[in-house]
Amino acid sequence: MGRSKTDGGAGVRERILAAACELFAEQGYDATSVQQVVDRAGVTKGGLYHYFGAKEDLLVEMYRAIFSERLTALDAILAEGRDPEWTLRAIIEDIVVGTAAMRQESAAVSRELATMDSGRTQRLQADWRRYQEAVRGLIRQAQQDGVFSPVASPEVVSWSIFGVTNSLHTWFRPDGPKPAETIARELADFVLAGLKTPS
Amino acid sequence: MGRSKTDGGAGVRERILAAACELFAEQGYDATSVQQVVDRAGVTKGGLYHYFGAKEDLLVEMYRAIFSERLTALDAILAEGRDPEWTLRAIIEDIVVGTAAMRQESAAVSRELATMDSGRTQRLQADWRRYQEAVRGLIRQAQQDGVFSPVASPEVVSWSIFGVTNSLHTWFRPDGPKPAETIARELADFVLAGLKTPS
DNA sequence: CTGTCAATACCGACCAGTCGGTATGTTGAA
DNA sequence: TTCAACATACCGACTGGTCGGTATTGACAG
Repeated sequence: MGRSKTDGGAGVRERILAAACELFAEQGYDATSVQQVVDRAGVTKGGLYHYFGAKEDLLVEMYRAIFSERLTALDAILAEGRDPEWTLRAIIEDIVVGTAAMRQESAAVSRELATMDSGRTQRLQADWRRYQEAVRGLIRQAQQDGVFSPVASPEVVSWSIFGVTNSLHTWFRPDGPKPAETIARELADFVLAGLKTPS
Repeated sequence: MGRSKTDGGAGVRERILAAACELFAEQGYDATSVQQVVDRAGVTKGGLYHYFGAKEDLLVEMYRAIFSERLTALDAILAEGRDPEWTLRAIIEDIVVGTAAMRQESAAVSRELATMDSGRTQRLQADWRRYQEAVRGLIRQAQQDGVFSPVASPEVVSWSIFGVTNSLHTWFRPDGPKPAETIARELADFVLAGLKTPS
């Protein structure tokens, strides 16, 4: 359904999204024209506006793709009910590996995050705040319990973590010497070393 | 010189730059039209193009304003010739406080950093790489000397630091409860705690 | 102090081209 | 015939940038 006999095997909608993702990541959202998107996707503007109501919907779709995955992963990790050290490590490794796996989407979205608040994205932004608040709450509680050192506030620690992932697309290369899993482990080691209580 | 008797006391060129800075930070570079800039600055397009050769020059100017300050500060810190712990702390505190003091410029520029590589900015980007390489080299040397723990690679540590400052504009509020100096000290404490060798 | 003359600073109308979006047409399957 | 799935042609708004013109200033001569 929805497949013509001449397309490359992928649905038209998916091709459009993939093309938009590449172009937004390369040039930015505003600098990319709808015409460029349809050219790369091998369709026409009529086709794009058949599947998407507006150019912005392409961005919203990428936004959702990124955060829905991270949020379900977060819930799964929290549901384990393990100790703070294990939990924070799992969150960091998931967000690094998950973000690295969607470099282009995250590059496209992270740049426009500040601008996007057009009603359509408020639900998604609320989810994102919930994610950050969960991390901060975890750190805060563990510091109160004496499990983590109070060397820095939960805000600064969480900003360190999310700052890395927000700018991950600028320095991570999938064909580089270090796979995402290694970087994820290093970052988790580093953060947890900073939070370790002197014994 | 260059001042009419009706302006607010600031030079026209500075007013244009300030207006562009605000608008780029709010809406992004591409989403901001030259017309919006001149409207907010209280001049006309002819006036803007009298002082700037192209719209892009406004961005380049902000780029330079940010990095020239950071680079001279870096050189001054390195010239002290102190131990790695003191040096890294000084660098972190300078970059946090300095970036916070130029929130809007850094918001405007950081978003477009990936796209800007039009010859005009190559010199500036080379300087920026030099900055990062200085930090990484400092960490690498200290780790080899056993002063810093090898818990994470110099790359990951430096990305943690620069990731925070690159996304600082999204969460730092100058009228918030925490002044930039406090955040700077917390971040330095946190990073150095992670790098401390177990004694 | 006054008159002259460039140079600088700035204005506002105006391009040619591009933008996101739409209205209408065509095609093949059911 | 009917409907989804696209293609094509096109629109009005707006874009970055240009250009001829003018108001203001400073230097210098007398």
